[in-house]
Amino acid sequence: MARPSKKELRSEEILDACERSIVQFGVAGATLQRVADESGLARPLLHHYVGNREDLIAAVVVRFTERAMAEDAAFKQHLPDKHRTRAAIQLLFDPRYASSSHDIQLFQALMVAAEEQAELKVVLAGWYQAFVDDMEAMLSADFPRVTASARRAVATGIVALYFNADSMASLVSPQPLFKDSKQAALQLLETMQ
Amino acid sequence: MARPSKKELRSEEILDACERSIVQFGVAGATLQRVADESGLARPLLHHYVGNREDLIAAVVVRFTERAMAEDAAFKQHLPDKHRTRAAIQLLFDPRYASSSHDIQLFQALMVAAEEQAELKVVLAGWYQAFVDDMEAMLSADFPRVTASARRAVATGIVALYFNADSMASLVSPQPLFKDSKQAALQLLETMQ
DNA sequence: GCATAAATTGACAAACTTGACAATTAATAG
DNA sequence: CTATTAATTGTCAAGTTTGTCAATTTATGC
Repeated sequence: MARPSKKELRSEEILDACERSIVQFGVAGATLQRVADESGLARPLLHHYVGNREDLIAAVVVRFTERAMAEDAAFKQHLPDKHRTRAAIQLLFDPRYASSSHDIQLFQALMVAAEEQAELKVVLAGWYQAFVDDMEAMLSADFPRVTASARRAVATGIVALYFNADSMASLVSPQPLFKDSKQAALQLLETMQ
Repeated sequence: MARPSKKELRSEEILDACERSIVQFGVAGATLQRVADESGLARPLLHHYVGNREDLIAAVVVRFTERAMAEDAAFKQHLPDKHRTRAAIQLLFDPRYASSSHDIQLFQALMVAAEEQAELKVVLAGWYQAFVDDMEAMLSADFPRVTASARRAVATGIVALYFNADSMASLVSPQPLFKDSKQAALQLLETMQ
């Protein structure tokens, strides 16, 4: 028939470049020119494949949430049946497994932009809440007799430590930061006994 | 002699407006026009009083760090001699005392911008480190016999919880968030015994 | 090879942003 | 009142960003 479509491939490349631009310059600083340069494509192609700037940002947000959910599901799959929270902490604060650092940085940048975008706030709040809920569910399974209040507190704490470690890792030396954060998370976990 | 200068007053107004713009739109989104509108002044006045855009952002950063240090000193003054960490937690996670929420949001926005500004990274890292060091000093005073490693972990945890609570407060309902964060901080503190 | 459909490029206009400066207005001292 | 100094306003040019579209190139099936 005709030339095969690269829409899927190109769209992914563009969204990748857009994410990197957002992480580096913030949402407002991620201009179409920068995204084009970052992706190695001509600027009109962004329009051709994804749409205008608003569409582009929206697409990044959609893909981010979908990816986050998928990674979250995969993460939970890898956990054992017993002592799941402890295993989760081992993974979350392993610098080698810090592949999610990009996601956290993207999240932070989107947080800033959410200040003027109510819908975005809802989306990001949902992701954060899901994170805390998952952690709380693990704690429920591991410590069924502990009060809901203590569970929520510990879940909130572990998530806060994880977010903080990943976002500060670009500011201070990551090794001690991850080590201290991990120890704090484990100490917090101890209080569930 | 002549007409009295409003340089001090106007400069403060402009920096206030610039901070609000940064919190709302990010550093890249804080255009001179927005800052001018936000401050109620004509755009050329920004130039007249503070300088060009680069000067403006730099001035915001300088004032932020100075204010943060001053508030930090004042904060420490208000603490008792004994059980300082516990008292600090009571203050940090008191929603009424959440006046610093603006500072945390500003910090987050600057963090994003720091990704492409090495000097800014140093400044922000300094502030964060000072925060953790202060917390660690309190813990040292309150629990002189605990290992340095445990102290650092707890200090890191409390600061992470504080940052997280203040930055997520605009996403999810702040009351439970602050309550859970506070409880987590206190549980973490318990592990120092 | 040829028709077809998609990718890619080049170019343009409108809107926005920044930097700069001259002209005007306003407040104070003497 | 007047000289002086600063605040304030209006305006303009240069550069950037976005949206749009026509023209061209490229890859595939037949």
